[in-house]
Amino acid sequence: MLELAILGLLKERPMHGYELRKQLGQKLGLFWTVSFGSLYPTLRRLEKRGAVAKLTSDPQASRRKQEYRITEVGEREFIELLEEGAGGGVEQEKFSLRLAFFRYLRPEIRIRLLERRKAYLEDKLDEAQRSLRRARNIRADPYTTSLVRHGVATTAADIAWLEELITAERAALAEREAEGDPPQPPQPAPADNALPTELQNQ
Amino acid sequence: MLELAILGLLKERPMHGYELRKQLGQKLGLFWTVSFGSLYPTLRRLEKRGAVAKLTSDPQASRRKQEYRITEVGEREFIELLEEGAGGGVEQEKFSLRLAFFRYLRPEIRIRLLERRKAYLEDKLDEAQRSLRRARNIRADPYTTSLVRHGVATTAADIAWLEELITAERAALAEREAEGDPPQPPQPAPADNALPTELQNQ
DNA sequence: TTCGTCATGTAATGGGTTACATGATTAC
DNA sequence: GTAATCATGTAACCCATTACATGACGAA
Repeated sequence: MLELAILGLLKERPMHGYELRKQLGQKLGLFWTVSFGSLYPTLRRLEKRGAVAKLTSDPQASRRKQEYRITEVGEREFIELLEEGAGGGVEQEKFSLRLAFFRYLRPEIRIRLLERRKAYLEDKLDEAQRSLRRARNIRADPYTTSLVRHGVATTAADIAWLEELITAERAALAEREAEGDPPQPPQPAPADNALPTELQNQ
Repeated sequence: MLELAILGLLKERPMHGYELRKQLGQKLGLFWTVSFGSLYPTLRRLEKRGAVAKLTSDPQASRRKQEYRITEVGEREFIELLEEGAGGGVEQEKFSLRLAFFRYLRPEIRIRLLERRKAYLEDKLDEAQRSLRRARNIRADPYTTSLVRHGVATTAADIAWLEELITAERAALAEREAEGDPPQPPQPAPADNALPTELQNQ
């Protein structure tokens, strides 16, 4: 999780730990604030593994500002973590993190991840609705019931949102194929405009 | 977290570990599945602390079906955990868990917790909206932007829901005071009907 | 008699947190 | 010169997980 986030941020440009922490809170759709006690050890672990490397060639200023960059190894690890074989990582936060790096994935993979998340939410929705029917029979706690009811609405909205994303993605894919383009290179450059226009101002 | 859930469930009736696990998934508005590796050690910790106690007076059947009940000490700990001094536990899951045990709290406390959660979400909403304005200036990643936009909508809906709960709670409180009732006993019995009718079928 | 599920547990590990400690740099 | 914030790190802990192991009981 943290590793993926760090690698993804370092992919854009080299940074030092302190800066990474700030970026985590902002760039990736807010939500997250990591503690230093988590950040620095992770950074070191990644370095030892060879996924990131110190930028500073000069060993002068004792300690201050250790800039890191992502390595070749790190790039590969990043993609692996992002694509994540074996259905892991459909939960809210993990999925949001992935979405923040979607531009680095091929459209087919993007669609696969979106569908997987959708399926997961549909399961949850199902369970919630069953729970709601159950609650109607036995006289259940009204607070819990209200919570589940609200949860159903939220989940339904989430699913609708995912469907929009999937539709946009498919449209972009179909368009590209109609133009007879090759199956799309693994990394479509710094992105931004290489993305479905439906997304840009919705 | 787990401790609160266990104590809350044992408050209704004695149970053994395996059963607790199933209840966690159902009674508390779905969401949660604890692993045994977490459940049993927690149960033992609670026992050692005197918050729960084995029900079985007969030490016959070697191991099978260890039923636990909540003790006096446990009851007090439960309320403490639920009210949680010092603004902790406003996050989604913790709040949901609390809500599932709201019936054990005095209306004033309920309102306080609801307001606290609302304030937290308003902060988040604010931050998200600022992030969105920022994204309009710099050309931000469309996926992240879409995520934040969706997050704003979700959070707004959450706040609206909380406001409904607060309104219902205040109405019930005002009604009770108009009838000249005493400030309400700490635990209003097994509840269900002692609750604001606005909640019952919304 | 074998399979499913009920039932309890331990050990290793994961992935983060808080609290603490240190010190450089910048802004007033 | 002093306060804020930039910057890095360690140690102890928390709360959960997975994987593993054991075994009873009921139903086909």
